[in-house]
Amino acid sequence: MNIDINEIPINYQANEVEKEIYDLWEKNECFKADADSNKPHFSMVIPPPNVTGVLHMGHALDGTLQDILVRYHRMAGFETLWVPGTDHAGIATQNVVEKKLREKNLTRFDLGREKFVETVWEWANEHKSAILNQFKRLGASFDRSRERFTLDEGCSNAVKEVFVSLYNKGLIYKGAYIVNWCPRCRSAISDIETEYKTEQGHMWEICYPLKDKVGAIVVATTRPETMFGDVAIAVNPNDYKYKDLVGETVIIPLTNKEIPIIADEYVDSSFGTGAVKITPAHDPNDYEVAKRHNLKPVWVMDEDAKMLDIDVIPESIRGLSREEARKETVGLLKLNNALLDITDHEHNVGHCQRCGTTIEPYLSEQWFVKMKPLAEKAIAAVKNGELNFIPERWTKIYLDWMENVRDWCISRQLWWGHQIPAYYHNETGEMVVAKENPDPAHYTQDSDVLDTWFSSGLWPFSTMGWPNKESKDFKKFFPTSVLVTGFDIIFFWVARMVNMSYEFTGKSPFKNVYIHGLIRDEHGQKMSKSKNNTIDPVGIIDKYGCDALRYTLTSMCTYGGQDIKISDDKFEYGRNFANKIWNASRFVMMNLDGMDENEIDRSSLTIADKWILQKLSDVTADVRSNMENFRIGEYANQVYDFFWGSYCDRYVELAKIQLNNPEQKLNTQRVLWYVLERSLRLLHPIMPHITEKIWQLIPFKVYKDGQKFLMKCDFPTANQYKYSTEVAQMDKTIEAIKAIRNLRQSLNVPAGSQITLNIYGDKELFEQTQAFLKRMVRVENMTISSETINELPPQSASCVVGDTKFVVPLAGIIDIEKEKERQNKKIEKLAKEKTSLEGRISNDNFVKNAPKEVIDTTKARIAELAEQIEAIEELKKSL
RNA sequence: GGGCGUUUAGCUCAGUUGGUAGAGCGCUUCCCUUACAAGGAAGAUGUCGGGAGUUCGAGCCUCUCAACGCCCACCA
Repeated sequence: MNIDINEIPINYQANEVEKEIYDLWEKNECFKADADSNKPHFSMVIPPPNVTGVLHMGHALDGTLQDILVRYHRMAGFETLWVPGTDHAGIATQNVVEKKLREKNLTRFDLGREKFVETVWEWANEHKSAILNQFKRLGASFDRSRERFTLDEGCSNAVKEVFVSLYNKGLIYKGAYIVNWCPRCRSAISDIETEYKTEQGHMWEICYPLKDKVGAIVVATTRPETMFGDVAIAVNPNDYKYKDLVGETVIIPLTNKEIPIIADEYVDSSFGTGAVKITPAHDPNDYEVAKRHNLKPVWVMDEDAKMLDIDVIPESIRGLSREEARKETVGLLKLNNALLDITDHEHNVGHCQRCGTTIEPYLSEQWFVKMKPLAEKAIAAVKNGELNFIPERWTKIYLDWMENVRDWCISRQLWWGHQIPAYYHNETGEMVVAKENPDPAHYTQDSDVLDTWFSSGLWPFSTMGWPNKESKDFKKFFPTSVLVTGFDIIFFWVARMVNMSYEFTGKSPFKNVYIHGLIRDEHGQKMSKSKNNTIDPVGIIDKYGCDALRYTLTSMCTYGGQDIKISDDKFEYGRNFANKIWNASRFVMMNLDGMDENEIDRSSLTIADKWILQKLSDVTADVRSNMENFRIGEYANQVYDFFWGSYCDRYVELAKIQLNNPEQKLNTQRVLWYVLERSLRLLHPIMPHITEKIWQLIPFKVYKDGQKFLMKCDFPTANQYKYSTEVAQMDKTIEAIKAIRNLRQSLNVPAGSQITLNIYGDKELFEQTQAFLKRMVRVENMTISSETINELPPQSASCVVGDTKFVVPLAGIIDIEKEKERQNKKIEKLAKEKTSLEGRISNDNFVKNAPKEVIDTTKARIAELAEQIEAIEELKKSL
């Protein structure tokens, strides 16, 4: 073993190491999956980030958790594939490019469709690799050779295949319906892309005069500007107030248009005035009412939400925006004494998820997917266990949505995306839905594109080569094993993938959906650019290192998937841990001199050796079980506790003593290395770079299974040790060490001064561990006796651990009062516990009902406490 | 209107089947002990949101109240 420790810096240099190690993996194609492998498969597809996106903390968390799963399963013996890729992100990307154009005072219409799409492609290609390269900085071990894009040839082909098939099955239809219209995007958006916000508005009461009778009917509305599109006034059929008015005709104020008063169950007679204006072209409920009464809709706004230039609208209002039109309408109504009342009214208003613009419910011709038939299998999937949500509570959310799902508006009036494969005959208008244009000379393709989630809904199988069912990847890696994502896209994405996958492959696209929390800032606010509270993961990586980022994020993940609040300094936690790993490894490396390649000699293990081996085995078993159950945060914390708390703080310190013993040295080296090496494997999925780097530093590494890379080594399995006795003994020794250190510190025994320790009690054990005691508490002389002692020699301090008393003569140092105080405090503490336990044991019902083990442990503990208290009391007396 | 989540140490949060509370940061004291001061050692700190119930025993189960947050629905 020849390692020049001087070459290894004291502080872990994350940035240098991480780049070097990632390059090493890439160069050696370590992430490449083999579709011909005989090993069982583990596969995942990345939730494709927006092609023009920038890595944010959400990606960092999502990517880290995926990479942990991938690396774990790769080590655990699975043929593992993680497919990377990006999403063309229809509206989002188009918006970005349009914004760029606006800077040049251009709109997409100035460029025309073809040129515009070309510009977006350029933009996308330019940014395409950027975000995945940022994922590389996270250490993502995805297979770049299989990188995909939702708008690439394969995905586009899958989209066409699916669209045509659904259309032929009658599951896609075209029709005129009220949709959520974003006048800024100039497109329809789906229900779930509409976000409702409570807004303070007004309720206007407008008087509609009767045509043939004296009087009027008063209607309450929040949107007076739509009154020109009214086609009726509706009242509840059972409303006695209006019984006589049903069938009458009223005149829309400011116009001379006549509309009927109709009766419809939809109207709630207790709300407002009990009379509702019906505007079918601009309100979803009104549209339904109008349909029932065969009333033709009247549009009053165009696609930009500007008032139309039509006769029924007063001239001064034509061409105005919605907002201006409202003001103007209200003004005119006032002038004409048609406005009865204005009240404040809080109501929910829909906004475009992408740009925040107020949504206009708008009647237009769109394409829809019939969801009910698709939902059936998706509902069955979770009920029969083919699909699981982790944590389980998301199952209910998913089911509620699926069971009440409404048809999905999939057409978007955008240019960037998959153009709908429907073709219209230029003369007859006849429509053909097909993968290719039947006759480009005579047919023109539908100008709409598909909702971006349509193509991402196919992602788990379109990336595997589907619709080619002979594709090796599809056969080997589909269905995928786990999908990792945040709860915010369960409806947008997860649900759609399940729908589509069942319809086209007959299978659930993944076995498990692991839902993690969202990243928030330190105040619990969602991170957003507009709030200026984002933390840039790349900045964190630069400052603290990638493994530090990964460790901190992982350790904060709870099984329940709570949101995670972070601030910059939280990453010190991970960085410090990385440095601890680094330095513990340095220590081991500088002490491997003379070690051989033989296995640990089990026959000459010390108590300390057995203690750490048993703990390693236990933590290994726990880690495996936690990984199987998606308790990834717990896994992180357990390895941390083991490595830092048991290995570094205890075993390494004990090993230093053993290394000085020529008889123990070699085997201690073996144990030190063995435990470190296993720890590196345990840690690798979370902290891949540092662990791989250390592995690469040690020429010794190949002796186990000949793996060149740690990331390809087997994940450890628990051993079958039976060292519980030694663990208890070592724990007792550690407790003694702590008690004596406590004594030293509270009596202000100077660090330099040597002390003598007299031990009375468990001679057998403390003879074995005396070297540890001596060194760990800096004892000069030590006596060990199996006798007991009840009276202290003059000027001595003492402590009791289990059945053993430790006496330290401290002539000239000890402050008797202080020692008394210390002993009293200790007694008080023990007595408190004893009283509590005695209370329990004296309760007949407890004795009657509690399990025997509990009663026995309680009794034993009371006896132990009593003994200790007595022992301390005795010793205190002689102070 | 319906549903979900949260409430535990000064701060941020863990706490898997009910057995009497933990971590990190911060704080106090000591230590640059030949892996690590991004460190080591020893400590202090909690009527586990309020109330009631089940139980021998509740942070954990039931009910209820409160506060905060989120999702879905959307009566003009």
